[in-house]
Amino acid sequence: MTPVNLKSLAQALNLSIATVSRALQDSHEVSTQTKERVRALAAELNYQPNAYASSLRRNLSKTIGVVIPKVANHFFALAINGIEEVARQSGYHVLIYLTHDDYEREVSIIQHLKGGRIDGLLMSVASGTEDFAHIKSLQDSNVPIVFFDRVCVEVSTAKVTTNDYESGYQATEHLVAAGCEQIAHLLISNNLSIGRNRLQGYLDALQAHGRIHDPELILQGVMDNQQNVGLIRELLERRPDIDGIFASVERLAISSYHVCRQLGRVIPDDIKIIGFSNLESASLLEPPLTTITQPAYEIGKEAAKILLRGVEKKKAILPSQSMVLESTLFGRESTARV
Amino acid sequence: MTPVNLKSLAQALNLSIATVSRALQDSHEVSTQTKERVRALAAELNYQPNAYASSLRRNLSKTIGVVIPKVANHFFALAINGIEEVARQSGYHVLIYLTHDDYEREVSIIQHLKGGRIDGLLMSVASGTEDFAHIKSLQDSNVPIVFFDRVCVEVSTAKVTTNDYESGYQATEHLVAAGCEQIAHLLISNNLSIGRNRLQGYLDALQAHGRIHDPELILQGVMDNQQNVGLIRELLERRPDIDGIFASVERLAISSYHVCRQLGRVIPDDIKIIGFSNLESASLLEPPLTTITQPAYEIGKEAAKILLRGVEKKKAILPSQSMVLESTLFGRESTARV
DNA sequence: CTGTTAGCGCGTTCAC
DNA sequence: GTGAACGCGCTAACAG
Repeated sequence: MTPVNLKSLAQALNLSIATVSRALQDSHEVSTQTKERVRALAAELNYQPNAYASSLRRNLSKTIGVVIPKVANHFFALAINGIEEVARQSGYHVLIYLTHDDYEREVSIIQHLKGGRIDGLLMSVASGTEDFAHIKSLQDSNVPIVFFDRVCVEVSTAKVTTNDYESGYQATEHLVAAGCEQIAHLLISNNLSIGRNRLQGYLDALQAHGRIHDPELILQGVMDNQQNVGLIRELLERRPDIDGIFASVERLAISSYHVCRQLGRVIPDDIKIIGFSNLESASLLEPPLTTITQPAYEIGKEAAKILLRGVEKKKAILPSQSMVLESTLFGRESTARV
Repeated sequence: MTPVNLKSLAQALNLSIATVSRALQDSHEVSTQTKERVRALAAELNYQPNAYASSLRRNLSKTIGVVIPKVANHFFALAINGIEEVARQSGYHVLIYLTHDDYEREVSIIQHLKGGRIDGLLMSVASGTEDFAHIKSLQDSNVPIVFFDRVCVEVSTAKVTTNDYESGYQATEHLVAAGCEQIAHLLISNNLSIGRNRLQGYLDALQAHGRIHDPELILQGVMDNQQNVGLIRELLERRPDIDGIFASVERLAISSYHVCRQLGRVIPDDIKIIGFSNLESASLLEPPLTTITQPAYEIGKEAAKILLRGVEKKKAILPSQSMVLESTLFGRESTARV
């Protein structure tokens, strides 16, 4: 089977490669008539330009990368939908990479991305990442980056986040208002910006309501969820006075719910739980889990838009283009924009 | 800033481009000494080969495509994890495309993929797809394809599925054994192989237990979930004798749960629900939702393995390489391999 | 062991 | 309006 490329098209039409190329790009300097001829044959033979040859020549790949911890998490799943949507509309392709929250893997991925494979990168950093040289180095090789959700404050570029501090504050206030005396806070990693902000909201809300800060009530989870269940269980057994839990991530909220059931603690009479989550089924739980829900799909879309704008203009993306979207609190009796 | 490519490396080292290229590929025909020199400089300058130039030359992109309906569904999210894992281990990149179950979009995506961008494709067809010319045409341009979950029987290649018929049968038997008299079946599209197989399992199980087939009990859902809720509600109101629901997909199971609550039907006393789902939180519902869970992560891994094996060997992938994995039934009191 | 040469398919000069 | 020629960065065949 003969390959269908510019050369073969040109031969079949008795034209030069250059003319065919121009015709397909709708160049002004080619007669309408030949344009038609070329297009007709191209359509008939199902011609598709070789993406790599084109990328090589134009030094532009029409591809963006997405680096996230994992996708088996409703937030990222929804975000990808938004990203793909925007990318597709602009004719971009989407490469996906998972770090599994592993620093080494993140570095290796970023390293590979320096081969000109992508025109821009959307990223949510791994929870273990503390050194950002690899990210800066990618940026230095002219690959624009936009962070979303788990941002990296040390790198100067646009970031799309939610109002983590405010929602952490409000989540805590929600529990205080519901009468909780001892509110535990569960987070996954405290070198993650989102974790820090939510924690700070928690701390400030407690202080604002005259509670003294009890470090024992703050539990940092680990990667393995089975272990987290154990840790939460220990905490609740050691401190039976805990009557409120604010979970900073979905998994910990679900695990808390689970542990409370195991221990026979009645929700919400004995203990109240509120957690960040994008799980639709959370509202089906009985009692429903009170959640802080991030607009994941919109975050993906906005991040992609900012990135593509920067890519097309070939201009550096500035921190001033950052966006903060609002989370929503879905409670048993209330739904509120945070 | 001077570009760091083979040429610049060669100049700096007083070597030819070819030698540098060979050295970096650890070719046998280059002295250990020069290899060292080359590698040292490459590492220092952070050289990364241009992926597109390489792909163009070798006619090989080290990239696979994944085309799925959407990712905001636990099954596909988990499958992607498996795919990415296998791909990464073999040095492959993963391009992702979402069809949103839209035929036109699927055709357009497949069309674009013919530009040599990918070495192979993993695919779960859109529920609206009835014509497979676009898929066959891609296959004709030498792009190996492996289907997973939502396969396309008309195309000759390997398929990775779960035992849909058997689990549909068992799910139905589960409800029969639990004493249900009128069992409704909810499915999303009956031109999808998985839907058909699950439905057939349902029908055969009913027949085996001497039940007469009542077409009114079979409800075909639509794309919009809000509408599905309405449809399910109507069905349950029209047929209050329904005391069992077997939902073929996650969303319909969740929606059923929702509607039953709205209508004040008590689960599982009045009505029992069983559904295909990969939602971990399903077990937290009270009462827990009985689910048939597909090994999504493994399906992704196996499909990717078969595809990459074919890609590396540059040989056509045969239907005989297909795999059928087993789903698991998670019930209130039992957990069983189907 | 190393260098020279010739493309991969495409887009862009520069001629005519 | 069209064609010839060059080069993007890299790999592979052929010399020496």
